[in-house]
Amino acid sequence: MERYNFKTVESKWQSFWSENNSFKVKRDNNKKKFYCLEMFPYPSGKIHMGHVRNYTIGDVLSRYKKMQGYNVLHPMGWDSFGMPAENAARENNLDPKIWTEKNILVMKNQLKKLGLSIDWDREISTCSEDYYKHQQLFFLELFDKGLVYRKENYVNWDPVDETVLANEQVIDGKGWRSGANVERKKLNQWFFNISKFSEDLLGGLEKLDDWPNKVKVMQKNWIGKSFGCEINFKIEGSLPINEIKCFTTRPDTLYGFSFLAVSVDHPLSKYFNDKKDFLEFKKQCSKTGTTEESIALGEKIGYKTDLFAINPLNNNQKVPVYFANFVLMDYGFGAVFGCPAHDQRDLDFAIKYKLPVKAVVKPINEGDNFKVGKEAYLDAGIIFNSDILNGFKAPNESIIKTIEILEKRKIGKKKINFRLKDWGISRQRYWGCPIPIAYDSDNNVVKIPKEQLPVKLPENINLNCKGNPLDHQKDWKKIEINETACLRETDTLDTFVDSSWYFLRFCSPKNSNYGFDEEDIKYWMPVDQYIGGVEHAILHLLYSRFFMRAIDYKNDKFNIKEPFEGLFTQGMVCHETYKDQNNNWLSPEEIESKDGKNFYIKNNPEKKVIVGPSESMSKSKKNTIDPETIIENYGADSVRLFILSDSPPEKDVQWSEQGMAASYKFIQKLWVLHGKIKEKLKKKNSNVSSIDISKNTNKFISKINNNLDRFHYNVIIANIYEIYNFLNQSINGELNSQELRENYTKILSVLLPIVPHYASECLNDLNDNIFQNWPQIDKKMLQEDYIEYVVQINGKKRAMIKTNKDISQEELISKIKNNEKIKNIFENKIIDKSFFVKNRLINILIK
RNA sequence: GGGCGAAUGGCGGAACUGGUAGACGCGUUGGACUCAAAAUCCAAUAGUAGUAAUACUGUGAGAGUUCGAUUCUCUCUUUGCCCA
Repeated sequence: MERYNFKTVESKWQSFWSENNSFKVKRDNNKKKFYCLEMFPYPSGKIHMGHVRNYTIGDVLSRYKKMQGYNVLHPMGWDSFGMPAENAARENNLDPKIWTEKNILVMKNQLKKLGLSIDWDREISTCSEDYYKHQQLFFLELFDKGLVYRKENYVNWDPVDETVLANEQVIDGKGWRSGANVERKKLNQWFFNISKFSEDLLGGLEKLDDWPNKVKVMQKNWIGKSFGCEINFKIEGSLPINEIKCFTTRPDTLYGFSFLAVSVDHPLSKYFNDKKDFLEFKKQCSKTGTTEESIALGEKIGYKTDLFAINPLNNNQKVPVYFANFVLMDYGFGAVFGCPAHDQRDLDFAIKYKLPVKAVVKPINEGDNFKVGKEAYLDAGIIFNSDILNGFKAPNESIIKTIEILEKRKIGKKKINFRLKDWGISRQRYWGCPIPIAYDSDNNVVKIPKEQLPVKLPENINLNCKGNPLDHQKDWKKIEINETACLRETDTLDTFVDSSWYFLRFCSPKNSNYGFDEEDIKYWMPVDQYIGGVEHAILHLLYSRFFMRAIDYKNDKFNIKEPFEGLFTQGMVCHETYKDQNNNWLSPEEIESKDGKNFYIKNNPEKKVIVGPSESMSKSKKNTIDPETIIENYGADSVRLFILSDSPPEKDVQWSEQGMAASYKFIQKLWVLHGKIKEKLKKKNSNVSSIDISKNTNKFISKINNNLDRFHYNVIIANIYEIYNFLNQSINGELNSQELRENYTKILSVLLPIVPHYASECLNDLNDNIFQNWPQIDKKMLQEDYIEYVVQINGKKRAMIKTNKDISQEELISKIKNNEKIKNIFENKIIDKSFFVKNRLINILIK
C-alpha cells in the first residue's frame, strides 16, 4: 500500500470541486436554507492561523449542514478598504488598489488550498466600485430618513495617521494603530444616528438566544442605559445665566449636594474664554486626556467660578459652581451635581477643594452619626439627613420616590440616558468609500443625485501629502449639480460601514441596481451562524445591527432587524514567544533545541534563547506560524484536523508542532487502516455478524451529532480517534464484509466535513458516492442488551455488575448479595436504603 | 473599582439534564524491529502503599445542600477577558 500522498489528493479534489461548481448555491424556495458566514478578512497580504481556525470551523459546519440536506450559503469576500493599504501604498509608492488586488489573489489562493466549501461566484470586495456604489445609495437613503447628519464635534485626532479615531480606537490615550498621543480637535463630521435605536438595540439582545452571553453583556454595557433624572438648578451670580441642567442617576442624594461641576465645553464657558487663567485651566484639562478611564484615574481638578447653585429641595443651600475636568460634555448635559459622600470622583474633588461632605445614605444598621471618610459609601442603605426623603430605602425606592417629588414640584423629570453615542463615520483618508455629498458655494450640503453615482475614487494619485489626499485633488473635487458648481466632500466612510451590510450583498452579489434583491434577502437572511473573533463583539456587531434597523426604518418591505441569528466567537491561536539576550523578539524559525527544553539561536548553541509565555500570534512578537508553509508540509486536512483538535473552539488554542505532526500521522494511520479494510472487503461475505461494528458506528455518529451541534469540535476529533482505535482492533478479527462496508462508509461520511479531501478520496476509492448524505442513526443499535451497573455501597463505588437490561431493583440487589466479590460486605449488616437509577447505578446504604 | 467567565494528571483537555473523574491526544517510561538511529508497532502512565488483587487520597481552598457534587449554593484565593 502506498503512503497517502496529500499533495496529489488535495489538489485533485480541489480542482474537482472547482470544476463541478460543487458549492455553488441558488435560491430555492422549496429547500430549507442555512446561511453560514465567517467574518470576512482584511486582505493584508497572507492568511494567518486565526483565519485558518475561523474558516475551518465554518467549513465544518457548512459541509455538515449541506450533508443534512440544507441549501447552504457559504460565501467569502474581502474587507478591502482601510488604512493598511494606504500606508503600504505610500511606503512603496503604489496604488492601494493594486496592492489590495494583489493581496486578494494571494489570499484567495491560500484559502482555496484549505479546501473550503465556498461559493466563489459570490465573492465580493468592498473596495470595488460594484460594492461601494450601493453603499453610497444607502448613505443617501439614510440621509433622507434623517439618520445621517453633520455636526461640528470634538474628535480624537491622531497626529501621526492624521485621521480621526473612534473612541474605541483610542487605547490608553494613544492611537490604536500609530501609538501616538491622541489630541482633541474640532471638525465637521458626518454621523449615523445610531443612538436613535439605543432602546431597540438593547431590547433586541434579549431575543438573540444563540449568541454568547458575554457578547450580549458587552453590548448591553456599551449601550449603557441608565435611569435617572434631569434637574434644573437655579444659579445666582454676576452672569446672565439663570439655570443649569444636570443629569443624575442618584437624585436621592440631593441633600448631600456640595458643589455643581460643569464641563469646560459647557455653554457656560463662553463667559470665561477671555480669562487667561481659565484658558490655562482648559489646557491643563486637555492633558489629562478625554477617555473615561483617564478621567477616572487622573487627578480631579476644578476652576472655581463666582456663581452659586441653589439646591432645589432646600433653597437655603447655595453651593459653588466649578468647571471640572472629570465632567464630559457628551454625557448627560455636561453638568453634574456633586455629592461627595456617595460618589468617589466627587469625594476626591471635595477633599481637594475642602468642600463639605455630608452623608445622606447610611448602612441599615448604622445610626444618624454615620460619616464618610476617604471612601464614598456606594452600597444600599437608608436615606437620612435629608428632610422629606428620610427613611427611603436606597437606592431603588429612594430614587423613584425622589423623582416623583421632583416631578410634582416641577424641579426635575425622569430621564433615561444612554451611554451609546452617535457613530462618527467621517475619515480623512483616501482609501475608503467616498461620501456622496458636495457643498455649494455657500457651504450648504448638496446630495449627489442618484444618476451621478457612484462617486468614484480617483486613481493613481499622489498619496505622499499631509492630511487627506483627496483634499488635494482639485479637479476631482469639482462637480456640477443641477447646474451649480459644488465641491465634493473629501472625507471617506469609516470601513465599519463597509462591513455593516456585506452579509446582505452576499445574498445577491451581482444585483446591479441595488445593494441586494428583496427576494434573496427574504430567503437567505438572517445569517444562521456567524463565526468570528470576539474582538468584534461590540462595534462591528452593533453597527451591523444598527444598519439593519436603518434599512428597515420607514421601509415596509424590509422586515429583518437582527442580521445574525447565531453567533460563535472563536478563540485565538497562540504560540510561545522567544527573545534573544538583547531582548529582541525571535521567530520560531530562528531558533532550535536539542532536548526540547533549552533553546538557542540556530547554528549558535552558545546563544541562548529566552522562552516567554504563549501569546496570541502577532507579527510584532514574531511568534507567527505561516499557514501556507504548514499546508505545504502537512496538507490541508492535517491542518484542519489539528486546529480543531487541541482546544474547544471558543477558547484559545496553543499551536504545537508536535500536535500538528500527530494530526498528520493520524491521517497516515487512517490510510493504512483504509488499506486493511479494502483487503477485508475483497473477501467473500462471511456469515459472521459484525454487530459490534454496527453498534459502535451508531454510537459514534450519535456522539458526533451531539458534539457538532454544541460546537464541541475538539471532542469530535477525540471521537474519531476512538472509532479508529476500535476499527483498528476489530479489523484483525473475522468480519461480515457487507456490514463492514456499510458502517465504514458511514464513518467516512462523518469525516467528510473535517478532512474533506481525505474522506472524498477514500469514498471514491471504494467506488462510493463522494457526495454522501449525513448518516442516519439506527436507534435500535444504540440500545444495549446488557447493562454494567455501577454498585455503590454507602456512596462508594465497590463493583461493576453485568446484568440483563431493565431488571428490577430487587433483582439487582439479590444479584449483588450473591456476587462473590462483594457479598462479604453485607455480612452482619442490614440494608437501610437503596437508590436505584435504572440501567445505570445503584447506591446501597448499609448499617 | 464594576461586570462576565475560568481553575481537573507533566501538558492540551473529556465527563449530555448531579450518578464509574481523567475519554482522546501530546509528552514520558519500558519493550519489539534495526549494526545503529529515525520512522513504525506493542505496553504502561493521577498520587500514595503493595509483587499483586486491592485499599486510601484526589477536580484551586473552605463550608453547605444531597444517598451521591468536577457539576448546585455561599465565602475566599488565583487568573483571564471586557468596561471604567
